Amino acid sequence: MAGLHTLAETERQIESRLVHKNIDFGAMAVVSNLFRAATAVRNHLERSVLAKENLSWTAFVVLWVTWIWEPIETRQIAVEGGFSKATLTGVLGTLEGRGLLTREKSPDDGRLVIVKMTPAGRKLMDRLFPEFNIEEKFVVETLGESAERQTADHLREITRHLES
Amino acid sequence: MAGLHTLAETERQIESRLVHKNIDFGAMAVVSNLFRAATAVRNHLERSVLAKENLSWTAFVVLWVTWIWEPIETRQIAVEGGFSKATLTGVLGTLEGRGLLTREKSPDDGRLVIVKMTPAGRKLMDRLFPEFNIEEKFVVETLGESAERQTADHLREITRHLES
DNA sequence: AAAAGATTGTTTGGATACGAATCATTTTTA
DNA sequence: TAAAAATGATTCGTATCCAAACAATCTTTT
Repeated sequence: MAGLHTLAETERQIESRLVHKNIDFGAMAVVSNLFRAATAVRNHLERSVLAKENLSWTAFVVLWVTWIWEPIETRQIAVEGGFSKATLTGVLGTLEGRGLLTREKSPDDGRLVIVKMTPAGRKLMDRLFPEFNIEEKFVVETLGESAERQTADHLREITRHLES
Repeated sequence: MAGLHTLAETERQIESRLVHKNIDFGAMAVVSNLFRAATAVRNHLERSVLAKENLSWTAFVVLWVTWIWEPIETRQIAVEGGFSKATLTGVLGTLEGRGLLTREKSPDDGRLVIVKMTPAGRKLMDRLFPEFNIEEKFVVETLGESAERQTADHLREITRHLES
């Protein structure tokens, strides 16, 4: 955290750069703190849980979505996970190669691919997800209960607004 | 947004996968909504402002930090922007090649590199940052004023907690 | 039923990002 | 002051990700 300027300092600098312009610093603060927080949380979860299992962030999300919803079509994994089909193809290949899940063609529609966990994959997630959730708890532990709920609600509202 | 399961549906599924385990769904909701929102906001800003200028997200952050704080040492740009020195070296090369900023050795310490905007870079940011801020305003427009402030505060607190 | 169009997963090519190793410079140690 | 340690930027190898083009399959049109 050392070396980072405070919001107040940044605002003062911006004002000196942008004379007579009308900047919404509240909106700016939400966006910049959103990215700082996302980076910090992702780093924390990668280091505390994922690194030792040799899983990338995306690989974990794929495993998680599959674990929850299997059997599941790949196109749906991409939507739930928020990444492209191209990315998914690569990650699924890796995870299939490690014996954590399987791919099979849909009998109903030859274009679709159905993904299922293997017993090894299920075993991994039975162990890993509780660990992951413990760290999620750590992430929000200094927020109160109502702040926690508000934060989730407001973030959900931002996503809803942008995707509608 | 089509095809996404609601949080309630996801919780129901998770409970059926994880019997007798003790999952904190509130913490889970904060983390998952944090990433959904960050992705949605980044996509929106890239498409509405950055794409037409042929700027990547990271390139814009580098320009922004430099614009605010110039002259600035590269190591500080990396800290403020939240990416590695290696990434920064590449992006700085690109932006220098496009004539938007300059690099020069520090006269005081030969290891340091000082970055400054060129007039072209300054002109670009004079135009671009107000556009960017208009879209930041759009991102949070459905939040009320107090929700906006709370969200920024809570996100800042999460980052502070993880980086302390 | 044949042709045209739409949908889906994969391949390809390129951009981006990072960690580790390296090189140059400065600071500390002895 | 000479050697060792520390610091900072760059290079290199590797992993990740995406858009666009493509092939396979299904749906709609005529």
